[in-house]
Amino acid sequence: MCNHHQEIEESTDRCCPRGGRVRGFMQPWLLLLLAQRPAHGYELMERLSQGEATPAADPGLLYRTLRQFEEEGLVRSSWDTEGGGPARRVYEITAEGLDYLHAWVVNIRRTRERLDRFLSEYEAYFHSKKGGEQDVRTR
Amino acid sequence: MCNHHQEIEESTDRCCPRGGRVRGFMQPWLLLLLAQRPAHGYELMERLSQGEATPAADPGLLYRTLRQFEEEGLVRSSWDTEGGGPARRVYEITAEGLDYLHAWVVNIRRTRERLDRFLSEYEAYFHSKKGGEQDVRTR
DNA sequence: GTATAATATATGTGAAAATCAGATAACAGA
DNA sequence: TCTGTTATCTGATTTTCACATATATTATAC
Repeated sequence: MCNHHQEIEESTDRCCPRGGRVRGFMQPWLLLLLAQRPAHGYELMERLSQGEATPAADPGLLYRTLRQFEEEGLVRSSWDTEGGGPARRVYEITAEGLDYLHAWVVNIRRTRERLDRFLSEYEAYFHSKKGGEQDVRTR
Repeated sequence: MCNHHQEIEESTDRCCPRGGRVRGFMQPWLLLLLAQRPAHGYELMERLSQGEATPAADPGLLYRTLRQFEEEGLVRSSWDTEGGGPARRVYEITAEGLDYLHAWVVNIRRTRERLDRFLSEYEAYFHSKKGGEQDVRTR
């Protein structure tokens, strides 16, 4: 069972990126998971949601993303009618998709560096000046 | 001189998040910069773009974001007509804005953990299986 | 003096990305 | 037969962002 549309327990109070998801991050995950082994959408959804990697991906976005990848030649698909349950569309990554994934990782590393730079700057300010005593008039 | 609209030399080939910017990341930066000291939009733009923190922020987005912050009570502004050049709207962060920033940082730390998890998974796969020899038929 | 560059703020628009909500269908077991 | 699980997909709306452009003021270069 893959409980999407579940309630978000850590509502983050009211702040920041909606739902606590990392934005624009489903795409590289999908390519990586498919690089590991071919899979169908539903399985990808479960693998994405497990381990707290991403909090319950939206199926609509996931399936649309896979179709889009196929249009772009990053993955290719075939129907699997064997086994119980409804037919499933099994995706596998292409050579082009692998290239794309590798290029993406370069970007993600750069992104992490920027995150670190932000957090350093934040800590430098709020830890050196204990509590940040720059005068903020609460008036 | 603050050369926005500059050409992006590292075009990342054709891949990934548009323009190489980190998505949804201007907002916490603005709050942090304003926590350090009050400033007007143009100055914030320069501080954002320097040090490669963010590659040349879009002024449109920046000014809109500041106005939105003001609506939400995260910052407050006043006009500064002193000194040369056109009048500038000087923003300072509010107590609520500081709270918001701190909450945001919690999220950003979580985001970084997720990035790391992704990169670990990627490296685990592509470094153990040298070159990832999972059979990808190039056909 | 006037044209140009730099400073500074702002809006209008459109594409892409993401959310929310539901429709559809096959099969399994009670 | 009715419900639950597996599985895929679409439609509507909202949000986000990038790009282009408009505007005004002052400084300086010619």
